[in-house]
Amino acid sequence: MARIKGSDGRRTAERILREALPLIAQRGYSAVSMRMIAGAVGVNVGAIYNHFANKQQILVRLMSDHMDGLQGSWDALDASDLNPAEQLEQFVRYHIGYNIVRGDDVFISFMELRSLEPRSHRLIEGKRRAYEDVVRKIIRDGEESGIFDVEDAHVAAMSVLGSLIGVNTWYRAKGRLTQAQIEDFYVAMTLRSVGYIHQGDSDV
Amino acid sequence: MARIKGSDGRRTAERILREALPLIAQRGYSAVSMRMIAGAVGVNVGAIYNHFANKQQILVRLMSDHMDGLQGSWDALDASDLNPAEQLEQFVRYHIGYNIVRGDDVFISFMELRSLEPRSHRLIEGKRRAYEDVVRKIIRDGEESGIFDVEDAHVAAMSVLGSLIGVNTWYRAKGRLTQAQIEDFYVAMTLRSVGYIHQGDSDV
DNA sequence: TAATTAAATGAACGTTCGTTCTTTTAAATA
DNA sequence: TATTTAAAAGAACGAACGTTCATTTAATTA
Repeated sequence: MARIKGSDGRRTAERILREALPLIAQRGYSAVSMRMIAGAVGVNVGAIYNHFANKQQILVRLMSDHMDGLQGSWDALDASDLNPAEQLEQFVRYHIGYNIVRGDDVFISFMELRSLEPRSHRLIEGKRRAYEDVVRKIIRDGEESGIFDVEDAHVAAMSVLGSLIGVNTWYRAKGRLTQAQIEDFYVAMTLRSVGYIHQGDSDV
Repeated sequence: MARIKGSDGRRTAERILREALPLIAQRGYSAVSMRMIAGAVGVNVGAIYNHFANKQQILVRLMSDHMDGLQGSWDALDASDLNPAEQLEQFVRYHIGYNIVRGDDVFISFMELRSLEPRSHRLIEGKRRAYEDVVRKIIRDGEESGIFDVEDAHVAAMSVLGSLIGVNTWYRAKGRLTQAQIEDFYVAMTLRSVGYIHQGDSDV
């Protein structure tokens, strides 16, 4: 047999990405073979090469699409009218929500940078740095306007991001806490960690 | 040729572990072949099997030894006489120090759990949980004695550990900051994040 | 000193890997 | 409708994989 009735190149490419995502997130890029991906899609190995030049390109697309989506939907929220504390709160909620819904993407983009060849590595690294800049900028703005008090904005940003990325290593949908609770807790901890003082509130 | 003059089983086993460590940390377990490890040690592939039953056992030893060392040298510090805030400070400094000196071990134990078969997975997972318990206990103690104020001790512990583990993704020895500075910054941020209030200090 | 054990080599095992190629059939285009 | 292009199958490629094995030599033990 050969071309299947109703087959469509664009849809098949999407299915390949969709099936490759959880496989790579769970086993790691090197441990996932093209045959595993093909099997999950329900297609022959060779067919994948009609849609991706090689295995590496699947990973690049996964990571690149994810970073674009992460940055893009943050930009779309347009937090520019909020003050830095509100911006940081919104960012924490946004990132946790993204972590929970798209945990596999987040994990891969964090973990598999090392699996990329230099060109692709620079591409994704650049997108990641741009995303980190979001947090750095919020913290710097908060410092300058005097509502945050941190020792070093860069270290603070890395610490905040680290703690957030960790969420999807322990979060389980059926766990003790709801997403809203987790968001609330992280918002509170994060704001405290950057030395935010509630105005007109001497309690904390 | 065969057995080499001066060769010693225990020393060769150690060399295998020592060389496998950075390889696996940089490329990931699945991407490192037994031939690569053998090449780094300067030995034939087959010789490895005189010291390890299979590839998986190398990873298990790396992770197990690391977790034992991490826990053991923390226990040896014996922070039990300190108050929770001092304990948490000591823990942050200890963990960052460990991260910087033994970044590869920390990274592997965090990343390659998924590469372990069920039995080994449970073994390492148990050790990791015990280590997480250190932080949970400190935070709970601080809560009970009223010097910390967190929403949820478990979430707080995960957040603290996540931020600390992140250090070795961005720390570079030749970077802008010294280890002591990084420790200081993290101590300050961490203590603030758990709602610690300096006694007799109304400033922060 | 003789016999045994330990630690290495180097070749070989069957399997799986990423990738390519030819062929077949469906869909799109002229 | 005839032709071209797209998308699949399936076989095949050489290379690399983890592992085993016979063999050789050094170190240890009897």
